[in-house]
Formats: sequence, structure tokens, C-alpha cells
Amino acid sequence: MESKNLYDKIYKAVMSIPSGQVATYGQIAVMTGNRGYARVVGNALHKNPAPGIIPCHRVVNAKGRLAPHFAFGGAGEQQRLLEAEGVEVLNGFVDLEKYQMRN
DNA sequence: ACCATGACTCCAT
DNA sequence: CATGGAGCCATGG
Repeated sequence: MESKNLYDKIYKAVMSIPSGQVATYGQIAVMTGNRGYARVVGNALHKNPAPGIIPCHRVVNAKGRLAPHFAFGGAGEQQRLLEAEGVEVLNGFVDLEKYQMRN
């Protein structure tokens, strides 16, 4: 499994998200090259657990909502992790205006 | 090579 | 606000 390009970029992008901030799938997708990658990004995070290496909890959808299918304990766990980093989560939503990773 | 699937996003109704 | 359709891309069978 040496998918050394796309996935690697995605992982890097996700890992590059600073603590206390979040990024959307589309953001990561565009960051890695294409908006269409949004699905690949989601698949990558879902398939490749790489727990401890990839802070998937910092990745939310375009609406700032936590992943509905978060594979590491559910959105509740994701929310807990985000709050632990200083990100306010309200009803499963984060304030993108405040926490979205800006360039 | 084709078809089906998916942690997505946007737009229209 | 909910639902549906279309667009985008990679992966696996």
C-alpha cells in the first residue's frame, strides 16, 4: 500500500491543521489539489485510521459540522477532542468563522 | 475497462 | 429546514 501521492498529501494536510483549529473536507481537498477530492479525503480518513498520527477530529464538513460517521467513537468523541483543544463545539457544530484553518 | 460506493459540496425545489 | 439531483475523484470488486 504505497499510495504515495494523494493519500499522503491528504494526511499531511490534515496533520498540518494547527491545534485549536479545524478544516473542512473541501478545504483539505482544495489544499491537496482538487475540490473533488473531498470524498477521497473522507474515505482516506475513514479507511486509514492511522490513529495518533492523523488528527481526523479536526476535520469537519463544509457546514462546520462534525463527521456523522466518525469512526473513532462517534461525533461525541470528536467533539470532546476538539473542546479539549480549545475549539467550542455547539450541538455538533463548530464556528468556522473562528476556528476554520485560514491560510 | 466498467460499475458501485463513499467521513463531500453545491444548487434547486 | 428537508430532500433530491448533479458534479467531483480515488479505490475495490
